[in-house]
Amino acid sequence: MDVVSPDLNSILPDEIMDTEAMAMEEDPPAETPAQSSHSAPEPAQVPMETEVPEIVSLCPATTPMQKTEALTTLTATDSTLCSISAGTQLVVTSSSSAGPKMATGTSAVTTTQPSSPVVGQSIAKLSSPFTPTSPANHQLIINKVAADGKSPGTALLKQEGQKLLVTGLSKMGQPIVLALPNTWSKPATSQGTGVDMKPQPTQFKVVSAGTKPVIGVQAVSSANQLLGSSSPLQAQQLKTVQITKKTPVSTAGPMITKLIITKALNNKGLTSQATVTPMVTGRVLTQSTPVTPPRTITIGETISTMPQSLSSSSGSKMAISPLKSPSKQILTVQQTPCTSPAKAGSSQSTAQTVKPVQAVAVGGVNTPQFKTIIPLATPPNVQQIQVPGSRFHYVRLVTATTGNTVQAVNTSTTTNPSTIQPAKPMVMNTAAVRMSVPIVPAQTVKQVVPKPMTSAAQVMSSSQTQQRLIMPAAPLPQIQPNLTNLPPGTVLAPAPGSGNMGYAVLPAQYVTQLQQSTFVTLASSSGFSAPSSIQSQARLPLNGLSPSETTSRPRKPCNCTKSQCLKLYCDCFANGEFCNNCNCVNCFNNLDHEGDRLNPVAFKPKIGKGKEGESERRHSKGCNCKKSGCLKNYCECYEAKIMCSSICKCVGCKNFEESPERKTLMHLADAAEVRVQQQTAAKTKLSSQISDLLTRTAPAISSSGGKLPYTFVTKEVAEATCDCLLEQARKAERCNQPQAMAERLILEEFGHCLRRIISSAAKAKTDCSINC
DNA sequence: GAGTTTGAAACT
DNA sequence: CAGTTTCAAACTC
Repeated sequence: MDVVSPDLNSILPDEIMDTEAMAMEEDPPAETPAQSSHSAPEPAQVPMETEVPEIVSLCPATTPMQKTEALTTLTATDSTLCSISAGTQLVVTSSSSAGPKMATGTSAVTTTQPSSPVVGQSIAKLSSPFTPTSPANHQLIINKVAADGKSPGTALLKQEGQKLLVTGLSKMGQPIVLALPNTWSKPATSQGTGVDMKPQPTQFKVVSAGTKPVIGVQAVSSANQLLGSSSPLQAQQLKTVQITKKTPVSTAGPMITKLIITKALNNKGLTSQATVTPMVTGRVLTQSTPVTPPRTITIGETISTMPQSLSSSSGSKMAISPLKSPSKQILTVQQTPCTSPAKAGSSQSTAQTVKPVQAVAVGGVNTPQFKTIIPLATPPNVQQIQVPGSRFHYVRLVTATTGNTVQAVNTSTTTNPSTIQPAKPMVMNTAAVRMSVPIVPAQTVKQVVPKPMTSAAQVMSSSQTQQRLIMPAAPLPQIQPNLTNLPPGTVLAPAPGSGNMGYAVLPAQYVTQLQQSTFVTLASSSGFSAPSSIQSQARLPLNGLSPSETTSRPRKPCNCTKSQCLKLYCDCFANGEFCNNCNCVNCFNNLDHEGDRLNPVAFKPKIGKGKEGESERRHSKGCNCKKSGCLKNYCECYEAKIMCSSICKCVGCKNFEESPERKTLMHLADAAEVRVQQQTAAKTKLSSQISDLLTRTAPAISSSGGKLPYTFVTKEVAEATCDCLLEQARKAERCNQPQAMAERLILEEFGHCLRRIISSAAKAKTDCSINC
């Protein structure tokens, strides 16, 4: 059985099979890895984009439904093909067999050419039957396959922005983070690293050759579908630009990291303009020391799709978004330091621990630059996977056991157990994450038995106890919905005979909670360095909304009664989410009725990119308000915090740039927000002060300081003191003492009581010091 | 919380 | 495409 039948190419959606772009752009032979300037044909008109600002996307400037293929290394003997979202399939292949040509103990790094052994192997692997014993070099392929409905399983995939976040492990346990921009479509200008940024549908492959510490990231033109073909020629057909990095250093073993991008992504939906120039491509942002080298290679370009001076001074309606500029695409790859590709072949690299690093890529031409911070500090046991079209982040919970020779979670070689690191995240974030997903309390995960897999189903050969991301090993329509529509908190139990591994698929919102609480119990390895990683990730600006805007607005539960939550009336359904903790009646928006949830149109984002000359964000259809003046949440434009555009059919619209009403509302809203922030800050400060006070006043007994514990003034002590004082008052009264004398007696008694309290405290302190 | 208003979605 | 109905959220009281 083949991993993917060759005919899958024929059913690839346009977003993937952007043959137009591909035709325009002849695949450069691998001999020109660093080739950069391929102008992709740019659509005259930009289609409405997905939900706005996508931070990171694999596919450049593609339409919201950009198809992305990611190939990452995984576990040895793992072969998995998994359809992740509409038209997206994850193909995970990996084998423990070392690449024959890469197998030398010392890494000879090779600047891999498309026809080079590495690529050839990769292709061979892909074409090879999808079996656990596949000789493939630890490869994980995320292959996007048809979303046109021809592939039954892919029909479910939501077309809203590609949200693909793939985490994998390099063999060396090095976290590799790939964040490919959504708008990354411009002909890449290879800079230094020689990354070819070609706008085309792509497969991204992160290849780790068997025992060789070679990690390759390849973007393979979808036209050159590797799957189903074993011909080495295809390798040559790849437009490949490779970044071969080798970390000179350690004895642990040579480490070569190659970034191969053979084809840029689909440029559909790209609003590339003549004035737009590619921004940064293949730039190495940071390089660290060889010892702990978090290396960040940013491959990305920020393309200005819109003139920024669109705001008209006239009173006419202008679709100018008052919001922040959407983020631009960024590809960030953490790698081990590499002195130079030329030296790569001779130096050795070590298994390196990548420190949590924030890769900040700032780019942009003609537009305000938008910074995207991609936190890389993910607990080694958590691998994040974001499924395109899905608004959930999925994480793989890995019980990594260092030292094991065969680590399913570790890519690359199995020959050197000592080099195996706990699971490190490799993240491919391909699209915006809708931050409006409800941050619900951690709930008990539901144990379900995964649907039976076909012969192509993944095979986990490891006998270790691991929790791993479940990935269909074949384009299994019946499994795909599970991946794309799994409700939050779903845990897929291992199938019978698959060992004692568990499969956990969790929305990202649970990750933080897991990190803070239960996750600790799930993770066996140390290295919880950055609980903020995922949180930070969640802070990535999405949909044009600031992190605070997105995170602070969890989705409200719906109250649908008649629509069965299967129509766009249902906000949950409209956002591609399962109903969770809703008040709906007769809800079908759940896993049990996933078949009924098929409604590709439903998931078409309402907010997308506008045409040239208009705001970058606008309603795809325009509103039709008549009475609200588009200044209430009835208006979808206003609700989305965007201004009405020319396509709106609203009457009496006041939601435009120069509208005084809108300005007033915005001003009020800002003022309210400021108040909220101030209140929050005040509360925080007060809480901090209280905490500090308690800390300082609490158990001073054990301390060497002279403070006495306030806890000595217990209720009983206070009552006794009061009794004493009252008694003095009564005594003065009985003796007909004047009030002044009575007060004096009371005060003296109070002083006496106080001295006794202090004395008792001091005595207790002394006793404690002696006894302790 | 009930009732009203509103506009998108669905339907014809 | 236009008009109508249905629906659920937003809003008001």
